[in-house]
Amino acid sequence: MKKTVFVFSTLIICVLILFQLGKYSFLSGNVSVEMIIAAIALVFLGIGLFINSNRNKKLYDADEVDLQKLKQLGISNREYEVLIELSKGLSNKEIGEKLHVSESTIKTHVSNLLVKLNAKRRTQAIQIAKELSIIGP
Amino acid sequence: MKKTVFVFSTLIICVLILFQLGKYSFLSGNVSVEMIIAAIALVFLGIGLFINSNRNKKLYDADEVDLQKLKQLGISNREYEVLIELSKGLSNKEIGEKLHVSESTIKTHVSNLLVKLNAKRRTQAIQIAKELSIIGP
DNA sequence: AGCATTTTGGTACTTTAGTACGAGACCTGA
DNA sequence: TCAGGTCTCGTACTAAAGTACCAAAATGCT
Repeated sequence: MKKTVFVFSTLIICVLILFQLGKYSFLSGNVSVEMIIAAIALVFLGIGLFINSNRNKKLYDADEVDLQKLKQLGISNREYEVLIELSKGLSNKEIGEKLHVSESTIKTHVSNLLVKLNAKRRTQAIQIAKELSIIGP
Repeated sequence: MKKTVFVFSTLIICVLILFQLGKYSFLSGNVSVEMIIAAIALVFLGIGLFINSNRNKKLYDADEVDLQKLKQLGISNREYEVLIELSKGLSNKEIGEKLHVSESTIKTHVSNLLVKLNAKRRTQAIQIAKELSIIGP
């Protein structure tokens, strides 16, 4: 909801600025009408793109909610990385290759994750992590 | 987030209308220009939204899209039930108990699911199924 | 520097998961 | 009635996953 307010405010401000500029240029007669219209069109095209791109980019309010819950659960950075790859359906071996460590290390991390998430299997861990909103859907 | 976008658009329209009314009371000569600017802004906002919304069509209209995709993939009813429980993090044994069949049966179903979903592991199957929107997040 | 935590990795083991067959029971439409 | 699909279950096997325990580096903090 923080972001919602931010986006809303930004949009309103943009509208205000555009109208102010529009008025000023009409009064002074320096800028052509075509330029103003083009600028407005471009800005709103950008706003439209921005809103939707944000919607689709799993905006996990990341650095606020995530880190808090991770610390509460005692999940370390590396463990979180493993959890992310885990949720993508990768095997221990594949995660190891992706993070440039051995499969043994991943097994250790996963085992710790299961304890900290109170899960019995990795599939359950994924489910729990999603319910806790510490990983995206 | 769809609602958020809608609300934003509505709010912007309201702002534009307010400006329009404010100026109409003072300078009746500028009205048509303001209207044109507002219209252009809205049109391009819509275009921006449209461009991105077309790209990311993950609309799960559930009961229609689901069944269609299931048939396309050749996933049977029972297999779908198994998939649901699978995504909840249950083991084969637990799923068997829940659906009142043996673990062997579940293994068969899961194996078939992996082929039909083109997955190597159950975790990957979950991920793919969610991307296809045949199971909820 | 010193202590705590994290990260890494190994061995040895048990438990699930998954594959590859085969096969009987049950519906359903032609 | 019969073919085709689904659902069921089994055996035997291989491959992952997970547990338990240990221990050396690396890192972070005071």
